[in-house]
Amino acid sequence: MRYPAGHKQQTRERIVNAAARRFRSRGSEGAAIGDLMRDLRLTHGGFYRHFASKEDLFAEAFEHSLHEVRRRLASAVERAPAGGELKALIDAYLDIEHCGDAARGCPVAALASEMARRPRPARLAFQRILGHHIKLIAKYVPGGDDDERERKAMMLFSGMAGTLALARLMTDDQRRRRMLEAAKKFYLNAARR
Amino acid sequence: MRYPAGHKQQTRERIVNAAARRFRSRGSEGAAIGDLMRDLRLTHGGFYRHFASKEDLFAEAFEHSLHEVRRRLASAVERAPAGGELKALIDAYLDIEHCGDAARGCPVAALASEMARRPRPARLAFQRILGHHIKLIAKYVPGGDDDERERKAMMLFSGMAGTLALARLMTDDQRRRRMLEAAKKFYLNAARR
DNA sequence: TGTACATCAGTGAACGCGCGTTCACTGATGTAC
DNA sequence: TGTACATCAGTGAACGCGCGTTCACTGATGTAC
Repeated sequence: MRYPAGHKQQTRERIVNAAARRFRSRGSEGAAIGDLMRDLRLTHGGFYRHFASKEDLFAEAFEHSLHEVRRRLASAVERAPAGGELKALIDAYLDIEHCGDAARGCPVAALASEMARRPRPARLAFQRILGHHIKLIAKYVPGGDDDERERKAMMLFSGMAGTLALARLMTDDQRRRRMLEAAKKFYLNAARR
Repeated sequence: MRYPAGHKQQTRERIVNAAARRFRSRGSEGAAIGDLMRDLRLTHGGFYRHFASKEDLFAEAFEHSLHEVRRRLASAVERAPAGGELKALIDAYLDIEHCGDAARGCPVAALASEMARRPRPARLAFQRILGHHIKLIAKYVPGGDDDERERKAMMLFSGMAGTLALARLMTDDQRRRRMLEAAKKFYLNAARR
């Protein structure tokens, strides 16, 4: 079958989107290509018209997820009152819904340890994108020169990701909320210090 | 063959030890029972005399790793000069060697996202042990009542774990060191605030 | 305008491999008598 | 003291399954002439 122009690109994007979710919620090895494609009403064979390997898909899906988070944080910041941008950003990241929905959440919180086992090229690409995030966050962190603000932003992001990941281990919402609320205060104070 | 008394217990411990390392460095799905047993000069079949399943081993190895970290941190604290306990603890956790050696390091930094996908019982057990850690750290955190110190300790631990995990994604030692040094200052200041 | 051929996203059977788990067996030592 | 049997940690072949990847094929549309 010949498909309309742009059809292939669209399918590719659907795959990346679905993969980004599955990887975040089940990990790279818990998400099978066959299941992924079946969800999209396609068969596994077609996958290789779009990606050379599952590894490639993982890298792209991770990147995609990171952009998604960035957009979400940016939009939270936009809706914030003047002067409340940092608080809005922190509150959005440490949100209880974000905690409960890893599939749509920050891939660093969901997949950092798996990414650490990835080959060097994948990690280099990751570093590059991480830099953009840090710069976004740094814009709303008070104090010092660019360097210091970026360093602080890195501490905020990596720390919050760790806390979010640990909160996800908690079996009840009560504990999760307590952790997240404590973290919101902790990081806001630490950033303003 | 009949083996000396205590032999079985000893083998079991060797398995847990080896598994604790392999899981931390390769993840649960990257560490095969066969390879694990071969390293111990045993065959895969014997594994099931000691554990009902790989899942059970994972839970026990995770717990084992967490105790290991606790011992390491406790010993760092013991060697610290009076008043420098918290700094010693933070420095020990955010050590560059700890960053480079996930296999012997904190399992939360190495496996948090995988643990989040574990069944409820495993996570309940984890919560219990985590409580002990937090209490250990809370002893050296200044300020407020027990509750507040524990809350702060939780923020320190989860935050440092996240930062360590992210530092491990960095491809060069330079970047890692910069992150870790920044984190040492960040968390020491945050704890003392 | 019609015909023959090229294109290529997607299909689904098949391959190969790794891995968790099972199971009949081994054989040195302990126990019953 | 000697003999028959039980025990059980460990062995290694085998099973079954899932999964990443390959490949010959399909068939609607585009292109060449």
